[in-house]
Amino acid sequence: MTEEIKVLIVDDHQLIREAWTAILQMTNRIKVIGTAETAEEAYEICSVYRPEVVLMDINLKNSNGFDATEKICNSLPKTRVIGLSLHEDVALVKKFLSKGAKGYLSKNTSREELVAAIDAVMNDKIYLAADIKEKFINQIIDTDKPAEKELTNKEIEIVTLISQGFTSKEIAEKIYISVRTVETHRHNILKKLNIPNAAQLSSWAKDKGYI
Amino acid sequence: MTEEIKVLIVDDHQLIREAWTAILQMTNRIKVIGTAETAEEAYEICSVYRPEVVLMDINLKNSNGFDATEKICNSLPKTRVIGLSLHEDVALVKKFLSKGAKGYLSKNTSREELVAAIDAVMNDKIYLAADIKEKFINQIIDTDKPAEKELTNKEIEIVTLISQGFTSKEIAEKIYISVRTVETHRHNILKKLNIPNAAQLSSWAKDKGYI
DNA sequence: TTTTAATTACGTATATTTACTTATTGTTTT
DNA sequence: AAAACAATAAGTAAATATACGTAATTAAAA
Repeated sequence: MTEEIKVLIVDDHQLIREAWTAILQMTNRIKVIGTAETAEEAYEICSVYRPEVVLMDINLKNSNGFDATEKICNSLPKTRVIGLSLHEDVALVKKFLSKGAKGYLSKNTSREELVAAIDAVMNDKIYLAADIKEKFINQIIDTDKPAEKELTNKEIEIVTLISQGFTSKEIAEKIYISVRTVETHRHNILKKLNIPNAAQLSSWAKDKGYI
Repeated sequence: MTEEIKVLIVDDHQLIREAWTAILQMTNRIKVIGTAETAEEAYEICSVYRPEVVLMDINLKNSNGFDATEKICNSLPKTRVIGLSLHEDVALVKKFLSKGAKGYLSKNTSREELVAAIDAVMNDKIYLAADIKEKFINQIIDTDKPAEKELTNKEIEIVTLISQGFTSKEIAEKIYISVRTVETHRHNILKKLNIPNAAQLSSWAKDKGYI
């Protein structure tokens, strides 16, 4: 147990990377072997330096934390990826864990909890932040609101376009389907999510990290 | 110069507060006298402990960094407030500085720059992050796109409502004006910002921190 | 292999948004 | 006092979005 745990930090903001590094270095058992700015960079570093734990921000600007997580977990199964995000959304967390991640923390967690999470995944446990766990439980208890329906891939694609302000006609031209099809998807999406219009959908999509 | 600079950190995420504290404590001259989670708390601490510098996240969840900044700068003019935000938006920075802030940093800045900024404001200088400065200059150079027009208070109020997905009718009822007036405002807003529809407006408003 | 889910598409109807113009009132600036 | 701006309101017209129903094709699952 005297060996150091090798950690890689992935975030697209320099100040955050330095800050994470600083608070992890306070624990002697943990060694930050590097930081990455993008998903691609993260994968490169992982394949060379083989960190034991990766702290990954989901909201990477140009790339996307989900794909990077999937790639890392598939090709380097010994690497435990812990997600870190502002969004405490149950569906998002589920999706992230399904990609192979071993933990999920919100930015409301404390330094102690961050270290505890790293220890947990090192012992091959799944670690979820307390507030995330609570949301999972609440969702199970809330039988009033049925679990939010999952969107299909096509629907997600269209959600992001609608949310960016494209009209149905523009979307149809862009992805080569009929305007009527776009309208159908649009209708189904709003119905599934129980959202009344595009403006609110846009707000929702931003919260979920779809744009 | 041997005296410590007293700093207060304001952010609504615990992990960020701890991280900021950690990287500032690495510099001996700087002493983090406390952290605050909300705008109100920040003001309370300021009026009691009189920090010399306040590091303020603009995107506070429940309260709003602008009002807190204004209040602190007005009643405690010796306090230098430095803004920290993910949004590198020229208009937002201008607004923030007009409230009395002495500096503005994006989360892309390095630890060295953070310390440099604190030193600068301690010497009664205004400090802007390099990338923010660049955007200021670009805006001046870009004569093609004229500077983004400022919204009036009423327009901002309506922007936030539209962006949350309220229809014109709902907004009219909510703020006791005619539907036609809301529609006029709506039209003027989209024209001013050169934005084609409510969905994109919503996205814009989120980026600016209006919702 | 039958069933289910996802993607595609159209029809009809209503509601809402967007474009553009005009105009009154009150406030602030010059 | 005149000019400029902010907030209010309304008119017409066209474009889009939203509600709801139906249905064919394809891929995946049971």
